[in-house]
Amino acid sequence: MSDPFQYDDPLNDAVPAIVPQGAAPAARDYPYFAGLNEVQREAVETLDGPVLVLAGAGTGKTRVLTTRLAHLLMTRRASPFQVLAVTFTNKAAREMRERVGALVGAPTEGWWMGTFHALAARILRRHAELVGLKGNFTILDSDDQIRLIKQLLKAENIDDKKWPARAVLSVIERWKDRALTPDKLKPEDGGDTAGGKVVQLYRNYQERLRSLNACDFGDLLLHNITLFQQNAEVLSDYQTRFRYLLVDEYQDTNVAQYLWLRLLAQKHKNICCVGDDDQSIYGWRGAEVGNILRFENDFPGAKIVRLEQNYRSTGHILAAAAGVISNNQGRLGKTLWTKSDQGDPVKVRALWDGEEEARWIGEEIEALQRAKVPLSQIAVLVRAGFQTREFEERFITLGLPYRVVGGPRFYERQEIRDAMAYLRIIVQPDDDLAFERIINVPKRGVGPATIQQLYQLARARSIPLTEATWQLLETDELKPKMRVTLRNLMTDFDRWRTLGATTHHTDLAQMVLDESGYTDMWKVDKTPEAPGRLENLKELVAAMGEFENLAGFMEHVSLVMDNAESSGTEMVSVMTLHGAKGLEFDYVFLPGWEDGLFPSQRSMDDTGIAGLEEERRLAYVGLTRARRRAHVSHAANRRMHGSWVTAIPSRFVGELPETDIETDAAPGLSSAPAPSFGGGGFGGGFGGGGFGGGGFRDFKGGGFASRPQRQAPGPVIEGSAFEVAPRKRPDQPLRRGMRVFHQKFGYGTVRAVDGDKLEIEFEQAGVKKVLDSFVVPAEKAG
DNA sequence: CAGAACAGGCTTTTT
DNA sequence: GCCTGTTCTG
Repeated sequence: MSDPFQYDDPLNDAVPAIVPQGAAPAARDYPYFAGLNEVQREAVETLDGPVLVLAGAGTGKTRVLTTRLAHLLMTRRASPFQVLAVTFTNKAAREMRERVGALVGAPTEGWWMGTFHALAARILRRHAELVGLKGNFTILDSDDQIRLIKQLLKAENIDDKKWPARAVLSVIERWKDRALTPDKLKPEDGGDTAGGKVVQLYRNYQERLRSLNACDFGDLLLHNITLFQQNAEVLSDYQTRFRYLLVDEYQDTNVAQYLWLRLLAQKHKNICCVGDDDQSIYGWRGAEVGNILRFENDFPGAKIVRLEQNYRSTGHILAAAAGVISNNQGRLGKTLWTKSDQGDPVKVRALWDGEEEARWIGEEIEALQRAKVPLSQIAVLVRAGFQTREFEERFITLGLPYRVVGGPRFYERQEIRDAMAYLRIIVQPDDDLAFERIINVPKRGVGPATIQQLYQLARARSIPLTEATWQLLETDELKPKMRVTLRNLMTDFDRWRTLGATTHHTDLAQMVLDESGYTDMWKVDKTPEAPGRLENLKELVAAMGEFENLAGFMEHVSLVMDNAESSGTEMVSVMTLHGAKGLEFDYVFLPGWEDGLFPSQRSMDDTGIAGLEEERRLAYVGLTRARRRAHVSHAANRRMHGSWVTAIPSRFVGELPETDIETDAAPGLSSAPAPSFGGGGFGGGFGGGGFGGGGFRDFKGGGFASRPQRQAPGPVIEGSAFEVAPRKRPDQPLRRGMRVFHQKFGYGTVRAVDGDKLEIEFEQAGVKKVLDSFVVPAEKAG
């Protein structure tokens, strides 16, 4: 490991188990069993064989998971390095780490606890060569993915207006979720997306990733599966190692994750999955509720434990949630119960429009505030991100402290991605996407024309962009000014790379940001967000200190790092229902329960009944976040995308059991929910009727970009009127004396040949050094 | 090549 | 109604 950037991740087999020596005490003596109920205890103590813990909302799922893990270690069933504990979010992983660490009283470094992606990456780094990657492969962010797809679309002459890169990427990602590599697909499996060429695009995409020595998130899992399937010894090693597997949020696993788990669990078969089919809300992201529904078939002899005692909510809230969710088919079925009081009924409020709704919620929150309820115990949970705006505006007017949870992740910020791109090129010069990203950031006068030129050469020679740049610098292809600019940049990169061997990576990063002019770019910038960006850059550099090397840090940024948790100030939380999963608040506001908005029209259009049921689970998740009181509201009129829309109350409003709610309508409004027939009590024949209550239907036409669009088959024009496609190396070697044509310099005669470099006397431009890739024999140029 | 002016288009988003 | 991405002009 002489390479300072090499990712270093030793298996910690040498580390002794932390468990106490001597005979294990009797189970009942373990202090962590105190306070577990009978069923929870069963879930913790059933250590061998497959176990499915169906954990309803608020039933102590995390407690069971962490106690079980602690118990495995304390009874010395396994060393910490023989247990694989998987979560979906970094937050969940962190929480588990902290709680288990506290229970067993030991540091948890190096344990196999983490997200699917982080753990898969850890494995993949060690065996990258076996799937055609190098150990220092880059993990792409979504920006890179889109940019790559756009390039591929262009290369295939597909109109990216008609087939947006986003949509193509999403098709590819859904395949990856299902562990479908290109070789498992037939060309027609892509339907008519991207002119029927998606499968080809997928194949190109994967090829390109390999040549970039890069992976996307889906690949981390997929390459693991390939690795295991093609290398029996490697698989066997991990199967032997992981004597116990623990999986959180099993209802959210996709097929690839399921296959990964199944491969790993095969030997010892001690897999414990915890989840709740009623809280599966990520189907649109490839999650398969089927995984949890089929658990008993997949893992024969599985024991099923149902956690049904709810410790969170009041009776009315639980009953309301149960009433809604009971409308779903195909559930495993659980009956939540509680020892707590009935509490307040769920308040259902009808309002005139979104503004009034925000005003009303503001008032309610102020009333709670007067009653000394901490603002941190209040949340507004919306269906879609754009709904937060209304509340922000209102809360600002009221001077009510709030925070919008969720925004862009730390590493998704522009300045972080740019900074990371610089570092990526240092670690991995083959990273064309990173290079392209920062070649003109800060502005160096390198425009699309120059970049195109670099690409042309890189493709013709199958070399990375950095290499192509070096080669072009040897010639007269570039204008002198550009040559100086690029030479400086390239020399800088070489210097930084060399310095990396001797300089601490924190200092190196600071140096790169300063010397590249990147920091100055934001210092000079007068937009209001510039100071914040500089702040973020500082934070980025500061965060590096905790890592052993640059590669380890970069792994952290792309897989783990999330937004800094809010400060300690008391604030109301505003977030999406998706973002609220796993959280709880005393008082929860659920605005916008209108057909078309929630349930979302798009969801129902795209996936029909399944989509509707997922929306219903979302309603269930929302209601069960509340400990003391839940407020549901809906507006009769809502402004969406600029125009006004008449809305009818959500059908979910009607599914709330009457005995558990208290309805209250603003004057002249009714809370009659969306029936199968339109007309919820307020005027207007817009929206609604005829479409089974799709209130917003009229206004959403044409917004189905991700669905295969139907269109008349038309002639496909191959190629383009202009020669933009990369030219191949000349079929016949260019010789001295030959007359040639060059795009920029025109006609000329070859005076000398030096490998791929030519010296040509041009008729107009005089003597220039050019690369053979840029010239064609004159007779073919006509 | 870079800033300004316009047109289109839109859920949810753990990694 | 706002943000993105493209096209026009200096």
